[in-house]
Amino acid sequence: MNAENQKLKGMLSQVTSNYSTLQMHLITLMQHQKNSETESSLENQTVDGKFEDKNQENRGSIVPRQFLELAPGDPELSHSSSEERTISGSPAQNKKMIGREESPASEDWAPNKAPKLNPFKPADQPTEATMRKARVSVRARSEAPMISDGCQWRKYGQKMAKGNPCPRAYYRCTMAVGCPVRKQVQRCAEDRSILITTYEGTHNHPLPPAAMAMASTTSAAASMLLSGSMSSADGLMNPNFLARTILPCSSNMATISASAPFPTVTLDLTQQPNPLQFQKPPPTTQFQVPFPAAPPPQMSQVFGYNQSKFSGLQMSRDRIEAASLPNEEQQHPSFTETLSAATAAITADPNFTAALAAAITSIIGGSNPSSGNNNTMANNNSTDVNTNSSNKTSSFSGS
DNA sequence: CGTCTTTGACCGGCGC
DNA sequence: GCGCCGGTCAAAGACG
Repeated sequence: MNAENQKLKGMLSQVTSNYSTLQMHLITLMQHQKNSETESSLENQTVDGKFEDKNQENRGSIVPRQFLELAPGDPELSHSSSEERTISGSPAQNKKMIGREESPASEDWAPNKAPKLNPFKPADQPTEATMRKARVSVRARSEAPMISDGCQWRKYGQKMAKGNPCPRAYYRCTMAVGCPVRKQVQRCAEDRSILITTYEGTHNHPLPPAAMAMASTTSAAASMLLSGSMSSADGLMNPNFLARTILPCSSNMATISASAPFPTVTLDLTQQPNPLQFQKPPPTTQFQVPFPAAPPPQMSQVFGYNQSKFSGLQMSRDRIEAASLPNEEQQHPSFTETLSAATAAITADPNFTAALAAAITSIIGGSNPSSGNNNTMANNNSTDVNTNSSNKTSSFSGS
């Protein structure tokens, strides 16, 4: 995993350098354009061609991100790079970001201070509600009344749920005042040895290492889910992603239900491998993920996971099944280890990473570019991003 | 005495 | 409008 992590870091560094080089060329060309005072679409096309050519030649050059934002009023610049637009944030994307009161991947996991700099707007409330309703459910075998996930919880209610003789307990996080995270704990009606824990919301405080596995899992899963529930209805999907969704996989699986009442991701840590479930063709109604052609490279660092044996992901609008976890994880790992492995497996998959990158990028809108990756970026001596982000980032990188 | 759990009441959404 | 249901509140009790 370390080797793979290093490999990924190297790849990321290369991509980042390429990106920086492109930005530098863009700035240079923009200056040339201003000097020549002549603009035409033909010239723009030539500019694009030069990008790719010189990209291979100037791989090591670095352009500070500040340069990228020196021309905010220049429409040519803002429209010439979809990635740049994603990072700096379009108004619509910013609206999504600042509307998140408790988004799964913000603040403590991938801190983004932008919302605090932008007051909430009434129009943001629907998105906020959507984010809050996203849930991540974890099924695990446990005789204990509640699994230990590293957080402190206070029980605030218990109800008898319909169709289940076992009561459902309601907990809220007490690690920080006002933390919006809540969870429900209930035993499975069919198999009472299975404990179903459903998480909702995002912690507004730093998490101890023991809680990172669960936190990152819920973050990644919820983000992935929300990427579909929040996307437009055009039904577009990345063909590469879709093509890989039917590959056979190993053991544990994740199920995503984006249908009513709340979109929920279920991480099932109780099941044995079942390759047959991946042989069915992908459904015609896809789970809609707003993929860009190339996701921002820093997104993989946001989650900081190593490559694993995750090999397939299957999605539909109402149901997504994803296999994960290599077989060696099935001995008797602790719950945290199992969860961490599941998280790593899901998030390490390039397909998932791409989906997640697109999803979170669309959610956070880049109002604060690539929050959560400045640690690794610093390791790569890259300075083109995160000049304004906070320091409490990437704390779960490599965990 | 402070914190936490228990548990009935309350509220809002939803279907009929 | 009514009832059902899920979720939350808050008073009362338990506990250390």
